[in-house]
Amino acid sequence: MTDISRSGCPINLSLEVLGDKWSLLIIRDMMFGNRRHFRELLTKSEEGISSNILADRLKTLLDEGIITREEDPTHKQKGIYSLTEQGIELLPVLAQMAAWGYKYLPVSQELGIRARLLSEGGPKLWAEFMDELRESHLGTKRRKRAGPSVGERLQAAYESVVKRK
Amino acid sequence: MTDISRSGCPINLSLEVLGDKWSLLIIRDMMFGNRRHFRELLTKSEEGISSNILADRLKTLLDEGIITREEDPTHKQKGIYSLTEQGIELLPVLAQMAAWGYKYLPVSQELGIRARLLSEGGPKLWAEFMDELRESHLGTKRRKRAGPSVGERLQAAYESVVKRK
DNA sequence: AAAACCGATTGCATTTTGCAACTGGTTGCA
DNA sequence: TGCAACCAGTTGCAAAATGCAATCGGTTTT
Repeated sequence: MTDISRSGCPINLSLEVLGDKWSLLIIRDMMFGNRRHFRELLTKSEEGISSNILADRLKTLLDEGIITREEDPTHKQKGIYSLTEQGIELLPVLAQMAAWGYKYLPVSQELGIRARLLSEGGPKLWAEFMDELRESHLGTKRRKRAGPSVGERLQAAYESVVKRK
Repeated sequence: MTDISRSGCPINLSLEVLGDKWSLLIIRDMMFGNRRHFRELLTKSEEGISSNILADRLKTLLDEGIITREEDPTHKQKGIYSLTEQGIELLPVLAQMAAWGYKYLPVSQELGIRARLLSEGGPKLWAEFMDELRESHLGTKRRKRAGPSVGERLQAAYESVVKRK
């Protein structure tokens, strides 16, 4: 890891950490796909990351404080990766990027539905989803809300599109 | 350029276009630094991009419809690069990324001030700035507003921090 | 006891990046 | 008119990052 940075610009510094083709996809899978183990991230992603790259990126994300790793008590070898608050707060970045991609790039129907809902929901929905992530990744208690969670709604929407095809 | 994409996910597709260490910095300089010529982008950026990388990225951004290039009527060799609507709408992505970097990374005081103002201003300020960009890059007419533009305010804030040091 | 699964690591080929020098042309100035 | 400075890139080459497939030592399942 290089310690020297090219400049103190916030965008540049962010790109030095996240500016590659995989890091944000890993975050995405942790957020929206609920992937928490190495194997899940490796095999259940659309894009097919290779194991050495995944290992390398997870290490960087750990070093940067964007994720944490703990042992799975039920399985000595499994590590559980979690988002930190810093990682959870990447949601707005991903949401904006998804909205832009949805608008301008050849997004598939089933993978676009989440972007659309997230975009339509706006910052208010993002905040609610981030609260849910705090619960599942940080163990934060939060008062129960009525009805399905944002995560569940996104998942349900995705599945209904898949089913319709 | 590879035409095949790894998946139809909007985030993935966006990253296939913008997921490197330089593309978004070029967009940033065009948006906030008002750089419109090759030389300006090459020499006036904080980070020091090299000319072959810059040429390559400009080509990609052209191909993707994020920027356009036209001849400068006053100077036969100079090309003028402009953001398209698609490029202008990357502002929210940059703004969120800047806000995240500002909060969590060792941002320098003078380069952080823009991120802070942009973050505090929120989507409303972004929309105003995007309107200004439409005027300067697309030639769109817009009704004159009172007082300094968003671009001018950001610039003034930056200069006042530099001066104070 | 064997097979399957776990999180990685290794070796190696390909691709991308980064640096420095350079190109062919244009413009500004003496 | 001639020459220096400037323009947008291009070229050659070394170094680093990426991608693939095979593998590793250990754990869990059957």
